[in-house]
Amino acid sequence: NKAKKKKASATPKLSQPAIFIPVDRSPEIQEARLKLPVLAEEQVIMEAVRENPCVVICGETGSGKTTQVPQFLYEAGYASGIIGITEPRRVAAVSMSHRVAKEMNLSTRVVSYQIRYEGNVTDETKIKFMTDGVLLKEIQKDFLLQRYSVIIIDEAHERSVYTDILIGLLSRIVPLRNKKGMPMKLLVMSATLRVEDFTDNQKLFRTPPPVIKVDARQFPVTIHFNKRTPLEDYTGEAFHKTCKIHRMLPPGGILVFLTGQAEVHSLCRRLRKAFPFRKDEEADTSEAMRKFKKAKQKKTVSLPRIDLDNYSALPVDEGDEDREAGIGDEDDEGSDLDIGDDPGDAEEKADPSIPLYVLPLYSLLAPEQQAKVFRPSPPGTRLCVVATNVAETSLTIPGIKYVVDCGRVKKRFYDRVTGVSSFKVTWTSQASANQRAGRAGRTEPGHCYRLYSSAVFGDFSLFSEAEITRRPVEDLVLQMKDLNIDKVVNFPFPTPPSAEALVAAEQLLVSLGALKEPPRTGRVKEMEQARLSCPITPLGRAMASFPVAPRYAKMLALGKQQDCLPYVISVVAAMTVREIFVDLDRPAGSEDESSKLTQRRARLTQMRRLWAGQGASLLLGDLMVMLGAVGACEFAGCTPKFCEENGLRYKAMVEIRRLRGQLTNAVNAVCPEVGAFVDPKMAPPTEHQVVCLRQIVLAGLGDHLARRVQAEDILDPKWKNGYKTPLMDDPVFIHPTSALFKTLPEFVVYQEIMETTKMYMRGVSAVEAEWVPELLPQYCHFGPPLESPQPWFCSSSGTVRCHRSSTFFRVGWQLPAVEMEYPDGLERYKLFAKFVLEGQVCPKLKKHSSHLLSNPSIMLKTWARLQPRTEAVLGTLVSKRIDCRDALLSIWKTEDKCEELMSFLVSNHDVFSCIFLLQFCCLHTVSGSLNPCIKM
DNA sequence: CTCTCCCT
Repeated sequence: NKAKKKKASATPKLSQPAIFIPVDRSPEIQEARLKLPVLAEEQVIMEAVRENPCVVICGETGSGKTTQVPQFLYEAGYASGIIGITEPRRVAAVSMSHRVAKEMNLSTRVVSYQIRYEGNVTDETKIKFMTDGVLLKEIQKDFLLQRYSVIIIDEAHERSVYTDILIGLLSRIVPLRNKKGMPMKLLVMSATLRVEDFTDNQKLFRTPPPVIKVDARQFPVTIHFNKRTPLEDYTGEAFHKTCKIHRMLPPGGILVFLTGQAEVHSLCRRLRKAFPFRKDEEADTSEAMRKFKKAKQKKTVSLPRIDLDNYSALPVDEGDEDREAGIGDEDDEGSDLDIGDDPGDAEEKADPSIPLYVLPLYSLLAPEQQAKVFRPSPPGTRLCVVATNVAETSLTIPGIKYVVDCGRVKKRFYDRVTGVSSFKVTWTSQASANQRAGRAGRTEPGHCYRLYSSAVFGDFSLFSEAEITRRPVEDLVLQMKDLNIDKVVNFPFPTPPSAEALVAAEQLLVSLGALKEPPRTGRVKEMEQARLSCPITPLGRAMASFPVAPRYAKMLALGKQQDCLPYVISVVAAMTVREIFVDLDRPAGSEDESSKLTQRRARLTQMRRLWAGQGASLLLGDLMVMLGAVGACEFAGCTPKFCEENGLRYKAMVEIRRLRGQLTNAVNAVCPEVGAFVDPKMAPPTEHQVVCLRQIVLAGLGDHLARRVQAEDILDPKWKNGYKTPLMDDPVFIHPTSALFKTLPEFVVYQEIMETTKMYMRGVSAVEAEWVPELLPQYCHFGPPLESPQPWFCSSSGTVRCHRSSTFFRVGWQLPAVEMEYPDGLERYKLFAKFVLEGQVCPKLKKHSSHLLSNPSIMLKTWARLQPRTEAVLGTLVSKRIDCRDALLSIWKTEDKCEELMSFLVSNHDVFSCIFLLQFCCLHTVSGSLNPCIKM
């Protein structure tokens, strides 16, 4: 066949014998793939791969690179090991593996996939699609990736954090493998030509890898810019533009890009009102079809028939096309066709003669709702999808001919200092806008209407920033430390995160006990270096093996206490999965919908209250609500029906279920003796367990502690019901939907702070003040030991203990005095000496204490006022570092004769001395063992 | 007393 002939005619390099692994493709597949632009570049690509360890391939969607390049490599004999391809999304990994298996006529045992919770990889697997996070985890187990012969990083232009880190790691792994005689190839595939971050980065690749450009098979998309750019009401503008397209232009789906759920729903409502197609939007399709058929019998629907594509080949001067098509905003006055510009007129009036099938699309939308956009729209209607960014990369909608682009995105912002998150709508990038436009040319030539001027477009940044520069990096730093990359600053990031972000990450990990604390003394420069190169601790290794954020990993590490593990796992899983409750706070489209929504809202509020419980369990707050929801949902079998009835997002609950399984395995792997398992009929935690859970949560969220501002301290009314946090000057609040909104506990920990109309804490849980110095000593300052209660000897630990007052770092909140070991220093030796003489350390000595020459409390006198014999006792203890029972015992054990101690005891003719002497005699002559003497 | 893009 053609493909094989083509290969046979090529002349391979003499030095490398050509190896062709035959592939038996069906004629249809063969024909289809020959149309893909990437096939024309097969020789160029394979030659570059032969001669370079790393190669960059640029080709936009439609080039076929994702499906074909792995096949080229397989056929050229590169599957001695596995050919691994990473994707940033699960769906892509799964669907690509199925497609390539089908194209190659091979079983999924050979062309397989692996994503977070599932996979079909076998011993025979030769081509493996996986999500980027999966490969990163594999590097933890085998740094050289010895089972792979090739790694392909796909969609590298998206610059997901895992992709960036993988490229950094592979830039070192590939040369290492080649040095060890186990050659490996790296291919980086990008949809845009912005690859300088990879190619012109000396830290990454010392010799820049070759870049191969591949054309994309796309239909032409004509871009129409607005003359004016509405700064406020871009949804209104989107509405008008969509109406015009629908009224005036030939058939073809419309895809509108907006920024958020609320906007999407509001535009859907307006469009449905303007072009009603059926009354009940919620009705299922079969019913809709029946209604539609009825309607169809009454009147025939006609759409305008102007062929716009006739113009698309011409060089387009802005607005020219629009003028002819009659839909532009850029035309001179009056040249618009018969559509008025007033929002209030015809557009807003219902026009059922040209029905529009309007569908919302966003990530959190239930999958069955999402699926509607892939089905053909009812006959006689035009499809109009109002979407967020999901439609830009994740989901491709068939049959789109018109794209309306508002030019904005909603992005998450993190305040680097305070950690506060917020969502802001900003201009998108040129690359993004072009990607959106491209969605109109998948099946035929299309048009993209940009609701902003070409000048504004020119001011867009060329590309969006790499994600790694826009978010906290503690999870990434922990993963890297686990790979023994201690100096994370020196890592060859394609784009490095800010130094501040790295320092913050390292500090948090030290506070959690995942990294060793850097030395506090030494030269300033060295100390600064040390702060950015703390090595990982054993706890850190365990935490790194848990696939959740470090704060949550700490909770899992503590979870085995008091039989809390199943609860900790459930809470951590629920906190990790976003939005477990459905969003019911959207305005309703009809009265019917409105009453339904009100009903569901009421039900959800009622269930949240039920799940939060009362008394002890209520104090776990929002985390108790999550735990209750997970428990109840699992008890009911995690059915879509139960979720629907109780306001839970089914997809989220399924994710939690899988995550619970994964976390349970991870905990068992680190600590097999706990024998954790997932119990579908998990009983609610006892009151005692709830207290324990709250303490575990506090230990993980220590840097997220907030304290209520007491009524008497409020000077400014803005602080009413407000909480103070260590890092912020302004108050933060408990969200009205929180279980603790009415309780307002004095101390709370929170999952995160989100700034909306106010600074709101999410995922709030109450903690007791006395736990803070106990569980978070790393965040506390301690005062001198209190005189009352007096320091005492703790016979179970064998140490001197005391109470100390404490304050929380930075803010200096007074916390309750806490019991703890007496601080290191001379005072501790004095106290220990006193307790020895009193017979508290070794009770057998007690009967002699009344015969001592001085009262044991004399040991507490200042150094200068001690008598020589007491000074000698103290001096010996200090020189031998004996300030607790264990130290005393080990000295007795190790220093055979204890000459020093003995000599002063004898010379002092003290009764006390005799006792010691007796002890020694007893030790060495009678029993020969230490234990009988000191047993309590 | 409310209102959140996307991904591991």
